[in-house]
Amino acid sequence: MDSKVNAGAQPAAESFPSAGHASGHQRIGDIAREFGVTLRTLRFYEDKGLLTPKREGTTRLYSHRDRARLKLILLGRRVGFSLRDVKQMIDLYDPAGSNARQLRVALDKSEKQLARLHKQRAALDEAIGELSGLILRMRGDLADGRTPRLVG
Amino acid sequence: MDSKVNAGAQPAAESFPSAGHASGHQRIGDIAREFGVTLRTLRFYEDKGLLTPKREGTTRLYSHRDRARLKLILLGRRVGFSLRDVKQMIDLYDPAGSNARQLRVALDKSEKQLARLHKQRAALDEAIGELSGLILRMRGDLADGRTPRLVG
DNA sequence: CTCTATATTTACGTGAACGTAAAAGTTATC
DNA sequence: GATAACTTTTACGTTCACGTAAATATAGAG
Repeated sequence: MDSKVNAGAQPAAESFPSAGHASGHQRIGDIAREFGVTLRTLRFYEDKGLLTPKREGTTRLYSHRDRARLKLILLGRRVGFSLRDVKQMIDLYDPAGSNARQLRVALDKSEKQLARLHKQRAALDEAIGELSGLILRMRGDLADGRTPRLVG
Repeated sequence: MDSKVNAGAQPAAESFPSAGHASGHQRIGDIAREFGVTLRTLRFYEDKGLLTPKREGTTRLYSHRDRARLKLILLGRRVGFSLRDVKQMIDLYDPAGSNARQLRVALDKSEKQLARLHKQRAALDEAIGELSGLILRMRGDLADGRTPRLVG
């Protein structure tokens, strides 16, 4: 544990811990507040290769593009994609191509995910139906003074 | 791949490993097949205090009541209850009472679970709506030759 | 100088419901 | 007695997305 004194004393320009960093870069706390996630989550996403913020010494600095990525990640999570899926899609980005392939893969994955969601809804509806029936029966039993043990 | 020699009328001499045990008790393999669960699952439920089969030596023997319990457990799982919830309800059984309390607790838990299911469905519907919109946009983009990167 | 707020890394913990060997015992048929 | 078919216990592994310390560092405010 030792001399790891960060190279760096950077141009002592900005100073507030929470301030935007002039270049539009923000620190982890700012991003966390802005998107409603924890610091742990941001570091976790980075560890999984979903985000790659720059460093100023050891401090992470998030660019506009990092934010765009995070937005996409959270969108993916909302529609039920795993982080693995999200990463696979993001990783297809080619700054020198048309990214038609990325789009087709994303579309394909999305269609499959949509199918899964529909299946889930069907299962959920079945559960709701069965549970509703059970509730009606239990209410009736209680109202009638019947108390058939759930299990004997 | 049917059963083995397990056909026809009950052979006079009981002996097969999978045979009912005269007293109506069955071994773990029989129960597993009957309910479509694995041996691991049955032992797991037992470990969690949800099932308490008797023993003949070290071999588990499941009674009619164990089967009734298992049926209830699987019903609970279908409607989304955790094993912990199922156990709480089962544990309320009082062989000397009316079990009105057990029924009321089960009803209460069921109503709360139903509310959770409705919430889940709402979230699911939102996800489906959002993902459907995304898919439409992506299809349009591809059809028009546009390929806006997911993230730049 | 100390306090406060922020940041860093490392790394074990959580929850749910089992899966998956591994090593070994019993019965009963071939 | 070998093989098959079944059983037992112990116990680590899996999946997913983080939570939760713990120990440490930096910097401006009071």
